[in-house]
Amino acid sequence: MSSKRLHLISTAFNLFYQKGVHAVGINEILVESGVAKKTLYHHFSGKEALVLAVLVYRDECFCAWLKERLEAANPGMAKVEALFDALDDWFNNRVDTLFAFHGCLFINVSAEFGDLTHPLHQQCAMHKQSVAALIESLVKTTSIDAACINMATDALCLLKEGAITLAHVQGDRKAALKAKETAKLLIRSM
Amino acid sequence: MSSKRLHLISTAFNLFYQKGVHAVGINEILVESGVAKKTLYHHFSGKEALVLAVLVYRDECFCAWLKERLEAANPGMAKVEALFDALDDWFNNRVDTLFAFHGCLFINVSAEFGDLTHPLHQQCAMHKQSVAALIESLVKTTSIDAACINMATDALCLLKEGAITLAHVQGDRKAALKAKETAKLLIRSM
DNA sequence: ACACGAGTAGACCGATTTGTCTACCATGAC
DNA sequence: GTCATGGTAGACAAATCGGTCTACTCGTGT
Repeated sequence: MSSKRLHLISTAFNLFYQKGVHAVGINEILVESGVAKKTLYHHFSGKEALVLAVLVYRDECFCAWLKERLEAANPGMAKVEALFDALDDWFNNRVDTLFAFHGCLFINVSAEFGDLTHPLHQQCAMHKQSVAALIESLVKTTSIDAACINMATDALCLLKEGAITLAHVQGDRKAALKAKETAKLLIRSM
Repeated sequence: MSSKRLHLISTAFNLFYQKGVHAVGINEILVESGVAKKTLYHHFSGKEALVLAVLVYRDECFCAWLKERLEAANPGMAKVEALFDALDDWFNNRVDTLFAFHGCLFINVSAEFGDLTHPLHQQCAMHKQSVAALIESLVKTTSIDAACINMATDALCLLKEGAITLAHVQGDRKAALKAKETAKLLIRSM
């Protein structure tokens, strides 16, 4: 991949993540990145294609980071704790590779492109599906009964999304820790 | 309140809720509502003031609806079930007064105005606080130990926000029912 | 030697943005 | 009768939007 292309994606991500997609103009991205307009339109067919590339980029970064954090923990309840400890680090800006927390990019973009059939919204749904798959494989390392795996996965996903929303909308920096305690209580009772 | 003012707020709400704030121009609101531009700027100092009024309007509608649904249920676990049954009705467009589901307006607006200090974002945080207060009073009607009231409230809020996010981003129409089962399991173990 | 792809700088286009302004009308209070 | 208020219709302004285009430079592969 061209270095200019990557630089555009990285710059666009930072701006979109902070201010939202509609609030950031093409020209702002160009000035910030120091790239010529023609170059942008050489790599991307338009703004929407750039946003899509940003979503793919962020999905890769985020999933790689989360997967590493989950794999580093011992199987079982420790992995459940690792999930929410990772979120806690994210919310409190202790993860350099994820940049300063401004909520979940995919939730934010879904808010701006509310139609479920929109390509950008669908990309966001795909990301959430990928994360759910990571969580499901986490659940399978616990002693939870096979019949409850789907339910436990759903529950952890609900708590995860809830924590992200609480952290972003309310500014609750302890949201991940609250979710962790709830998750522990829940998993023990399954 | 002037009828024109209310009509503007109502029209603006529908457009903002469907398409997002930045994606809807003042002119579109004027055409849709059939109100003159001068009248809009007579009632509101600018677009931001209109958005703020829309948030207040939606907060009143939503909280009044939820409060009614919760009060109609018997104390205890029935109220917990009522909370998520209400959400289920909302997600599946069975509540006319809330209009077709497009996620939570306050989460969506927070996504577009990511800065926590922004007046619009703060209004969103206030709404979430109001809903949390309703949920806390719900929790107090259960047999949960007084020392756990805060924890139970947090847990239900997490599940509620998670369900809204799952329903909107993933298009999961059963999100509220999943959250209900999780909540029941959780409350029983407290 | 030369062609070509990637890149720069920036003028330019039409459309759209928020917001202001003039001119006019209807109604009710005093 | 008169005057303020709330309203309509719409021209207008200044800025910005996404996107196209020309003219030019630089480095690499053949």
